[in-house]
Amino acid sequence: MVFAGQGDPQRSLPLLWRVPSTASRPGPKQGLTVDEIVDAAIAVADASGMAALSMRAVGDRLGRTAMALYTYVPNKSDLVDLMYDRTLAELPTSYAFDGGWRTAVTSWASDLWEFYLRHSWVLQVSQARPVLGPNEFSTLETVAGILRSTGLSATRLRPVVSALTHFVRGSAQVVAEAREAATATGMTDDTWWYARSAVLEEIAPDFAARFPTLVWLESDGNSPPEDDTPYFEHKVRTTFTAGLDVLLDGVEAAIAAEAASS
Amino acid sequence: MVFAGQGDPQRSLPLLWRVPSTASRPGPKQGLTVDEIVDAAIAVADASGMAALSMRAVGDRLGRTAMALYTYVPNKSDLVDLMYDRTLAELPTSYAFDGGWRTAVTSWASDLWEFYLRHSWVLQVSQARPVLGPNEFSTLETVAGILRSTGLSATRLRPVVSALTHFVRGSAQVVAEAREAATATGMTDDTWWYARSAVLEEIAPDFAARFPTLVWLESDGNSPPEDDTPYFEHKVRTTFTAGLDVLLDGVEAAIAAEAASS
DNA sequence: CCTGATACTTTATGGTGTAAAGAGTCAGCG
DNA sequence: CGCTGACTCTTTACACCATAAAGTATCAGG
Repeated sequence: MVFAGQGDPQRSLPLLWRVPSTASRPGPKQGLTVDEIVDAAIAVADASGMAALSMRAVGDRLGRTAMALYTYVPNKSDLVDLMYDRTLAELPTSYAFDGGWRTAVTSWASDLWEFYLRHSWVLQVSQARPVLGPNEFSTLETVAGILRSTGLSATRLRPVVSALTHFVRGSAQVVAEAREAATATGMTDDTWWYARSAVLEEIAPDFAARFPTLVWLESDGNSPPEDDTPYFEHKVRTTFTAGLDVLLDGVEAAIAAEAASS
Repeated sequence: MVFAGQGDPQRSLPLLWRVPSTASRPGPKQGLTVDEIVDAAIAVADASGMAALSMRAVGDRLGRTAMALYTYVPNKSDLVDLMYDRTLAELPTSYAFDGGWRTAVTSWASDLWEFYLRHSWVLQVSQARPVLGPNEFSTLETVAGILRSTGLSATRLRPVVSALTHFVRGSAQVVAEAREAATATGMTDDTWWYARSAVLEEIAPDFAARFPTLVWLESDGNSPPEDDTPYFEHKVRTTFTAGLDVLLDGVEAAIAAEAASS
């Protein structure tokens, strides 16, 4: 986990909100811009993951040393903040309501899912002290805006947003980690599982007796992937869509309760 | 994120399942046991977080060098696996059904929540290639067992378990990260937020116009904490309980659909 | 033209996981 | 009994990390 929002707010927040610095300063001209550095850092993280994101790696990509970056950005944590907020700009900020709130939320969730898989390092940025950048607020405003149209009160809406966010994030994280593990170990999930289950059968011959529900759960109703998606990813994807529906049924109930209580 | 399940299954799985190694071997006696090492590692992680967990730190606690541990455990990743599964043993494996499945699931979720906060480093162990230890399976069996009693089919049950797990995990993670950030920076959340919001108002004076839903969401219906829990934690806690109810309403709908379709 | 702030590099510090090599210990065999 | 070789544990070493500190070159304002 990489911590965010650690820096001096007087310095990092203006960076995030791109408040232009007016002062004309002596000394050599800066050869780079903050955005160039942030883009390079995003490129590194996209290509090789958060673990490979080092000041050296970013500097190398720009023909500078690691230390050169410190004249643009206070420290690595603030750089991650900037990467995070810049990347979030990719997400749509409005959704059509033609099909009602439910389809709007579903496509929001699907967009977020794909976003997380496109930039899986984002999942490693801590949420506790959020990056208070403009795009962070924008994305929150977007979901909250859709759901507000259902007539839910603020008290009922907050947990809904929270549940939705955690669910999308958690589901995407599983896939992201699986992919990272696959490239890191050079082993697909299927071969990984195969090697494990063989040893497992040997070591825990009473498995079926000890964990009957798990065996039942696994044995039943698994549809194979239609395209060439790895089996594991396909399973998570299916579970994600179905789980989202369960959650939205819950939201439906909340809306009904709201209507009844007002 | 710390990756799990990376090791050679022939070596790490027997360790996890505590298959006794019978061979009597030459050379000096081992002065430690795997369990002692795992316990020391858990103590380090509990006290100082996953970031502070190093082979040197664990060795120091046992009066050994870092390298000495490698005769017990193949590598750090496998040590984390062992820590993970050993810690999971703390969780209850059965729940009373007196109040029906819903109260059982609620207290399961609450136990899991508290477990995550007690050992927040657990949240940084990757789920993609699960630690295939006995306790990992046990905890899964427990929830799945409760929910199976509702008559849900495997296809409908899988996404429910997934949604519940992700939600508890995600909610707990926010609190855990907040606490870690607080001790790391020596700054409570409240002072952190205060410092930020002051700068934010200055930098983004049009905030209310740009993010009306967020402002509405924040301004409405926040109950203050009764005890001395930090305000931020209290808010997450409240949202967690309410969100769980929304989710369980969704499960209720799934049960009804199951009954209708069979 | 000088002064001093700035951009960038070089070097250094204290940390990480773990490979490799060395020192001491002891079970089993001749 | 004494050797052999496997074993435990330590020491050293390597390649990395973020970043502090110091040095060098550059340029705006006085």
